Amino acid sequence: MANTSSRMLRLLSLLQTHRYWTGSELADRLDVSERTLRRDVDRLRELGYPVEASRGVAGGYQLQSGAAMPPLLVDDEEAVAIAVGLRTAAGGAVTGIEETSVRALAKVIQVMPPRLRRRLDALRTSTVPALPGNGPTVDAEVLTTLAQGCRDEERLRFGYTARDGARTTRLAEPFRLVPLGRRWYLIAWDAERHDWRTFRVDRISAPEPTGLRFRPRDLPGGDPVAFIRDRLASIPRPHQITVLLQAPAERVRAAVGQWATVEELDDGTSRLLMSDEGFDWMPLVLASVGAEFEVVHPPALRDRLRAVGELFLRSCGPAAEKPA
Amino acid sequence: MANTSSRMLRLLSLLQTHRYWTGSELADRLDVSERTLRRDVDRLRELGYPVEASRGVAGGYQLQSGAAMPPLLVDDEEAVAIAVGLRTAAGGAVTGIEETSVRALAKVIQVMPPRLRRRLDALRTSTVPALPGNGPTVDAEVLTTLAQGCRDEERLRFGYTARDGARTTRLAEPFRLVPLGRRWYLIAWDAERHDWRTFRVDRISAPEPTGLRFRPRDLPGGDPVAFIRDRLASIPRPHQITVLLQAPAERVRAAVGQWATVEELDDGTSRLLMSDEGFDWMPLVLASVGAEFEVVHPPALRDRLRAVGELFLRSCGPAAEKPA
DNA sequence: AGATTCCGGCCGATTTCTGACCTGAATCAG
DNA sequence: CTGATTCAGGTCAGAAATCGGCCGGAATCT
Repeated sequence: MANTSSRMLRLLSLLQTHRYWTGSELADRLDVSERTLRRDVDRLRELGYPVEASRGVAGGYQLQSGAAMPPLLVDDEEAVAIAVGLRTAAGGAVTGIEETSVRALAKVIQVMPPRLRRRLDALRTSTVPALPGNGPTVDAEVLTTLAQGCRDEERLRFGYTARDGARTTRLAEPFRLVPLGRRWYLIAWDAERHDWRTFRVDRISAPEPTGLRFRPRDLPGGDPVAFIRDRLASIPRPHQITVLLQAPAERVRAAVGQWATVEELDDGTSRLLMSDEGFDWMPLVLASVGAEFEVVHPPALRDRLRAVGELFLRSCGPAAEKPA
Repeated sequence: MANTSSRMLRLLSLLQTHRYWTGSELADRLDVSERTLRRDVDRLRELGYPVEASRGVAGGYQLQSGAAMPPLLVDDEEAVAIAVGLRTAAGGAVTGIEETSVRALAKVIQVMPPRLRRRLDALRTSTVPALPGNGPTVDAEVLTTLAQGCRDEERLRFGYTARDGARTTRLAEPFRLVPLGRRWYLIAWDAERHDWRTFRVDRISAPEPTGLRFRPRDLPGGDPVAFIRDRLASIPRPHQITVLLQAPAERVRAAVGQWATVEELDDGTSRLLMSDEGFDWMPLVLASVGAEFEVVHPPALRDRLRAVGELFLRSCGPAAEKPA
């Protein structure tokens, strides 16, 4: 415990929690002479973590941003917050960083003390409900287990519910986890069927590491995303949402955010394209745009919206009576 | 660079990225003899980071979860992912951990290399739009600056737009950042008005640290949350949403998630209470519950829903024609 | 039985670390 | 301007640690 390495870590930790420390304070905390503290600070600087110092009566040391990320020394609560944040990010709250989030999450979870993992579980409430009623959500625990499997090159056993509802048990060598659209897919080499397969993560249940490690095989084609797209293309697309709106694309985009593509047709009308998963969510979008629209593609959506409209009129009373 | 401390960090880093390493691999990476590696592993164990080793042909070292969080060694992408995750969590995507998230975010941001901060900015798109069109969003940058100010006990200067629209410039000693409802509030001692004030964070603009440190004063009453509630109580509440639904509370709760309180009235009907900020969002909730309802409180909401209903019926064609 | 891999004691040469002491320099208050 | 505060860093000598090499042991899998 009286180690130099541990002292450096403690120093780094102190510098991360509080912005200004005087030399004597730090030396006191670390239980060394001030001279040694100065040397420790120097060491940190040599390691590339710039510790800025200001002199004078209100001076002190302060950790600044450097060229590389320093080791993050977080307390329990912060660790939980980080894990929760990564979990929601992995759920697709922000597009583009899902995969990295899962990787980071796997890393954090693995070294997290059990008691914190329990606290994290307690906050399960919002696994991935970026939007309410938005179809099947992915279980964060499943996701991290799969991610660990990919990273550690460890065979996994898991249950899988096929498209037709048939449940099977798989033994597979996980290769990569790919977020596509609003879904997660696992590419893996099925060790029993001796072939590459893609699995929808929300259909995977109870994945368990077997402890058996494997040497990763080469994925045909090499590109995981292309691989998935390929497989997906061979499956009949259920339906795609297409809606025309009497509003500038700008306004529509502001309402739907990132979850759909919006094209400007001509001044004042725009076309909204979206995967079928946003089905439940369309009432909000259309209501918040508030412009006349026309449902082009899924007739079911038109029926649904009409039903919603009828419900609203029915429930809001016969007619508007404006009070003077 | 040939330091022991740095080597320990690198070892920790290696152990965090990849689950299994053989002793020789690690020794090779760290450029030391295997004997020394064993000693390093021992050192880590002594520091409380349990490195488990398995013997035999497929053996190796592996970092396990211990009693405390080890320093997190993250690469660039992971750092960005963590920051993004914390940002959304701070935005209230998950209730209960907002404050911790901001604290952690401030910590991460501070040590984050500038180039990563830029990448983070590039992902600004989704600052805090947990839900689209959900009222004023909080700027994450403002939030972290304020958090740093509180932590570092540093005076801040910022612009503030009062409720009546008047813009002023403030010089204040930030005391605490409190998430309440779906909003953030800053408690600070206004250095020019010589009194405690609460500021709504979404009305604060361009906060800047002045570099002047202060000794924090005692907040009257002591409890920040109570302090804010107190101040808020003296301000007329705009309106509160109350809706009765012909559906069991269970179902309603599933649709609104955490953003409202739902009470079971009797079997089959429930009451939904929500702050006025969810105004734009009610169409989604009511549509996804799909049950008859009655808007009790804000007449404006009833009008709005009726308008939406009319819009939907108008836009979805005159009447449903079911194809056989 | 043999191969692989972790474990840890022992030793001696080398390096590093530490505290004490001291001179400098920047910064700020009065 | 002066004095107080605080960081900066040189030098020195004794203490402590680090390191690699060597070795016998033990667990694990084929």
